[in-house]
Amino acid sequence: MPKTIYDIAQAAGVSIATVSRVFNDKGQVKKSTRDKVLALADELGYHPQVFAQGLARKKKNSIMMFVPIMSNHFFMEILGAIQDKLTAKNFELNIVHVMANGDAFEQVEYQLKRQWADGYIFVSLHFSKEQWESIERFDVPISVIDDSYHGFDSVAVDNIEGSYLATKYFIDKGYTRIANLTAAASAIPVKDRLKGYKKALKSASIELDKNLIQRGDDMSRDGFTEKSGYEAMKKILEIKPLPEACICASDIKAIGALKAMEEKGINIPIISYDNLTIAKYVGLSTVHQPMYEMGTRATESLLSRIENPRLSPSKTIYKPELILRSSSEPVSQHDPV
Amino acid sequence: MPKTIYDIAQAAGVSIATVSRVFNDKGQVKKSTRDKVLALADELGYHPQVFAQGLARKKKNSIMMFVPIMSNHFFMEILGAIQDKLTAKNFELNIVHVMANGDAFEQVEYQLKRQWADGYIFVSLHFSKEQWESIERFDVPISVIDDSYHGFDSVAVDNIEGSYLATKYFIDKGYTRIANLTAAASAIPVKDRLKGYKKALKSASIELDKNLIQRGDDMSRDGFTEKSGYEAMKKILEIKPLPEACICASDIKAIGALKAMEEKGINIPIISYDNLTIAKYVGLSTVHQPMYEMGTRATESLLSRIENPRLSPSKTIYKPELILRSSSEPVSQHDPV
DNA sequence: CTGAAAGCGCTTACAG
DNA sequence: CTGAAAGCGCTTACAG
Repeated sequence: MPKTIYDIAQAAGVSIATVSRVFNDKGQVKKSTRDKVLALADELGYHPQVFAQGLARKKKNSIMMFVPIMSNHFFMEILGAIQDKLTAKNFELNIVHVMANGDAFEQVEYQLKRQWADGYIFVSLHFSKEQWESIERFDVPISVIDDSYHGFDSVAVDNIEGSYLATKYFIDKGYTRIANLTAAASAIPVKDRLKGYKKALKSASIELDKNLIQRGDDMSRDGFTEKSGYEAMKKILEIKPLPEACICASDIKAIGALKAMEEKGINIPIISYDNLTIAKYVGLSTVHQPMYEMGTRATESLLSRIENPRLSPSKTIYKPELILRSSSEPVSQHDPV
Repeated sequence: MPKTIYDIAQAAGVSIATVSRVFNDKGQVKKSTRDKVLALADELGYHPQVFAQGLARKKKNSIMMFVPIMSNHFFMEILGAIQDKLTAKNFELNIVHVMANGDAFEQVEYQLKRQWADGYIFVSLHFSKEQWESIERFDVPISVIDDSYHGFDSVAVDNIEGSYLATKYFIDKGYTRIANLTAAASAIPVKDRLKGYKKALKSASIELDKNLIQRGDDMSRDGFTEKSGYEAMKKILEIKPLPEACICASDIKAIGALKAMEEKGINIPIISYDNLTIAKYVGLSTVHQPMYEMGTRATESLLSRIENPRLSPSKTIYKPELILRSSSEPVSQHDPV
């Protein structure tokens, strides 16, 4: 039923080479021949098949992106940037959702083996040294976002700095008992955010109180859920005396924390992380990451590497920015002094 | 550099047919031969290429999913269901993000033409009659989620009913001036939700007041944004006398509306739509849709159709459910009677 | 259990 | 400007 290049060639009374040329805008084709082929193709509903093209050409003009979580704004912003860039360069994007219940490494490895794309973008995927090395052996263009490995181009944001900024803000306000709602300890960004917190405390000679660090029980999505924030904050609120302020590993998590505080009628100033759109509407002070730039940069270096595989890997680190809104204020809006 | 089936065949001293057989678990292969091939493949880093396989086989064992928006929970739940089902059946999923700034129809048509997959799932894609007909001509397995067309299998939720339920709830409370924060008029679900609202009013003999229906100015994402909710609610709050209650086209939109109310210090009971995770933490009363079931059902019918293309199209409509939380209460928690 | 060969639907030098 | 032919890397009857 589906038409092939042979059908069109025959109908147009030309060779398949000519049909191929008109579809690829390659080589010279007489205008009248070209028009005829195009008209026929349209009429018969023909278009070259990707799989045949992919095999015959050496290039697929497509890149594949792996993501573990795509329901958040962090990812959406990055995706938008990647698509904008790719569209401009006439590349296609294939998104593969790495399942939480499967082994991320295996899933990625499988696709690389099969040579799906000309290049790959890893978003928020965190592997062990051995795993990174094993991936490196595929010797295929890869850009890493939100993590880094010396063998690949990478873009990330300075998570230590972001968390440092938030903590420092509270320290400068004179607070010394600053809680921290953290997430899955295995994730690199989480580790770094914890480091920034500790660094800020240390620089102000404030002793670390481990009770003030809570992560909640729900560790789905690496602990970046409303539920885990709610749980963690509930624990914080049981501490006596109450902490004076709180930093949080993500906006979503902070939403849960806000709920816990509301239930108890307690209001501790809080600064979270991500600056999702919703943060503005909920009045969350938070740490902003330049996601669009990150996506653009990662795509650019991937595309360059596809052109020239011998480029040496680049590592780009962006600075985060503190966005202040009402949640970091000592009194709530509902309870003005 | 990358190895092919010929390299392995040669190294193992067998024909490429045999190598193919061991990778496909097809036909009989002596255990010793099989082990040898596998060991060699592992050593040399060989795996069949998708594009060559796709061409040689008639089947690709992959399905492609088109989505305009993937940052919301509605989509994530559906995605989860689809992946679960597909993994079980050993199919692969390719997600294509249909760009808001491009022509969705063109993008979809392009991929269908190229015959990327064995079947396609359209999520929240709303086309005109002519467009659907044109898509139908490809004669390829398609499942539609969140819309419907008689030529394809479809699953949707009864949006009229959902909105009716929400409106009815307020009517039963004795309210007659019920506002409606709606979204882009072009989207079918939006139209239906408007119908449900009108139906409820009519059944209670309440005259429709068009001023009470607002959609806001920001029409990105079909008007399902915090910003548009904020804008729409601001307009509602200027109406005198103030409406007694309000229904809203989505949770995200309601977040913006909540913000607008907070700024004015006014609190109108509100029921939104979607039941995102966040709704629970923000205390939003909302209309819940059985997303996981929808995803599962859509995938099942798609897979059945791939097996047997002659099945007649099915249309499944799910009933929504009203979830009551604090936002629909007449007084806010911050201001107890 | 295994191999030779045709075929999947394209692209791309090469020749003219 | 156009065609004949080789090749991309696999799968799959067909034969043995």
